[in-house]
Amino acid sequence: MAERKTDEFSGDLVALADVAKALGHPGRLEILRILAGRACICGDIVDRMPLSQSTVSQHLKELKKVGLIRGEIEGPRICYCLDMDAVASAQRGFTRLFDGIACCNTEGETNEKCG
Amino acid sequence: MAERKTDEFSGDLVALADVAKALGHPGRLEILRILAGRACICGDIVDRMPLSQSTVSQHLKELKKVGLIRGEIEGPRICYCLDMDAVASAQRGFTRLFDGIACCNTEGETNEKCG
DNA sequence: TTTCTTTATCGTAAATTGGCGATCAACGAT
DNA sequence: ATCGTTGATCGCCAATTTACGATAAAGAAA
Repeated sequence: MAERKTDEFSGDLVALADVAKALGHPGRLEILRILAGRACICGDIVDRMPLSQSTVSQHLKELKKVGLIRGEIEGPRICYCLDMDAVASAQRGFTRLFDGIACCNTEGETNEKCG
Repeated sequence: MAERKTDEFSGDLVALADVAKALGHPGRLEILRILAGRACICGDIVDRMPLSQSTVSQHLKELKKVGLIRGEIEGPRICYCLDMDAVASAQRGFTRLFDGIACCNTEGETNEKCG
């Protein structure tokens, strides 16, 4: 079974893992980078990516699923842009993760055996 | 093919995506959280996780693959600990990612259409 | 040596992922 | 009403992921 036992973990952990998973593909990172410049029509994103239109569409869907981007209908095309609130929230999530990881180790008291 | 076209993207992007992918599972985040407290014998990690020994072992392997943790043989058992250099490097990677994403949008000039 | 403990690996199964071409639906334009 | 453009969705395939039990390997202990 490729399904995660997500029930067994805290909601925070699952939420952060979901965002991390969405970031876990270079193509999706590239899309975010593109959208960081400016909001973009889907076709423009496809033109800038070494992937087919359908594949890019799937990646967009996944980024939309975790809320990092939004798409707005603009006549016959879709204008994609970052959701800065979601981006900021994700950033906080990772900051808290790394802070939590670092806190007990900067003391220089633990992990000495492995250092 | 579930294989990514990683050649088509920049090395930086691929490297960060690999770390993000490793973080993309709540179990692996939980393992990092556990190891943040102190270095741990594999068995202790297994005891604290709602997953089987073999499954935990696989997750450890994946975290090891991206360098976030190390394992040192200690008699018949293995002592796992965070690799703080790799953790710091990952943190920098995400910081740069989010800084890069935020830079062009805090100006309040772009993405207005989607706001 | 035999046994126990510990952890990695193997084998298996099911689900998901990543990729693509083809098609469909929606809209503007003719 | 028809055509062209745009982008989501469908169907397909292969590879990867997640999970587990069972087994193997390595060392401690008896």
